[in-house]
Amino acid sequence: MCDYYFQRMDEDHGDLADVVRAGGRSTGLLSNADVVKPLLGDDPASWQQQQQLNRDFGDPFTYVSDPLLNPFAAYAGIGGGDGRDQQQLLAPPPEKASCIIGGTSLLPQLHTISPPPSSSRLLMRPTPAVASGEMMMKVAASAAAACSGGVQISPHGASPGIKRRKSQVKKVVCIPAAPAAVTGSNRPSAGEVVPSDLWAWRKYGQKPIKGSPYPRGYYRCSSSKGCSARKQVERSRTEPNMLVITYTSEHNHPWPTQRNALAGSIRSHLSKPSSQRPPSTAGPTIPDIEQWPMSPGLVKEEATDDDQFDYKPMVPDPDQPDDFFSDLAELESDPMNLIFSKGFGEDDKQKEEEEEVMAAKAMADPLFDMFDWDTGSS
DNA sequence: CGCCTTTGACCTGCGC
DNA sequence: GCGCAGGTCAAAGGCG
Ligand SMILES: [Zn+2]
Repeated sequence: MCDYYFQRMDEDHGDLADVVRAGGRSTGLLSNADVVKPLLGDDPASWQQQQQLNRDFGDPFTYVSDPLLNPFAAYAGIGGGDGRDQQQLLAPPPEKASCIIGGTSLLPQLHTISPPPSSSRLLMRPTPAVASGEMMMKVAASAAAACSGGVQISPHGASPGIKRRKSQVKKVVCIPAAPAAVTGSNRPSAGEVVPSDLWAWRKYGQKPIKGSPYPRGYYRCSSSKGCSARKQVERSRTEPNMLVITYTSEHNHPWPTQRNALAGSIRSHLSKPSSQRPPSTAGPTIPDIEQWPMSPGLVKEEATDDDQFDYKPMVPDPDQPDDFFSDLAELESDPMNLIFSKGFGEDDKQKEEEEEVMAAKAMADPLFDMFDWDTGSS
């Protein structure tokens, strides 16, 4: 099913439960315009432009090529978004399983399409490597939208009675997470298991959320000093297996080619030792590339007054070395292979996963093990 | 040594 | 204005 759920909302209120709920309540689908855009055709410029428009947060998964949307959209029937229940959105009933399958089968397509004809253009993007991921996200989103209105913009008044802070653009992503109970080592406060993202995040706070037994973690981008990108990670109350990541603000810098800057940042005290990382794929330059965050799922994008930012994340910094993109170019292929090799070749190593749940998820979500389940252990 | 997480205090938006 | 709840700060400690 759509593990990810993209939602665009107008405000942020209390818990994501609300968010989810809002999403479920099909207020207004992003109608074709935003999410389920019409096929842009093969005109690279065209779709690129589109994706630029879409560059919501400079998140890896944000950049998505629309052409993919259709294929996935075809798999409508995904995710029971029609239900106004979070539960449904997050964990669609079995019968919806078809969507899962659909998603899975689609991956190959992604693979195929991922390297757009205009690779050169791709290089212009900050996170070419992530492109595929974005696509998936988008796809998921579109799928969700198609079948459930997963992607939608909810105007004000989405959840009455809930406090909402000043509006801000937010993007909510729901991803499958190892069940807290099983994985989490059960540390109430620190049990969060967060799949790492390609960006470097530094946790700056955590708070218990009213209505949810799970705390919400606050992260800020640590790649760039001035970057205001932030994200909140929270476990769904009703679906402990689901992790809801809310992105706020976008990165004001290109995706870090290498993480040298964050020496200790991405701690590799990654929970799952083994199977996860084939030495071969993991490039020395991009140690964490394999921590690919995206896997198909529910993605919600929450927007507020203005979801448009002034700067373009993809615009290279003036001082950016000329070969910057070259690096990206290199990355382009690696991650791809990585991702797909992981995504599709997991059948074997997957077994090594100790939890059935994991296995199950992997089944449902081929990209599942692309996540780096990082135990938020302290 | 630098960066990260943890954690309680503080700040701020919002409803009453 | 008050209280609640979410969001952020910053000190303290840990890790590689
Ligand atoms: Zn950033």
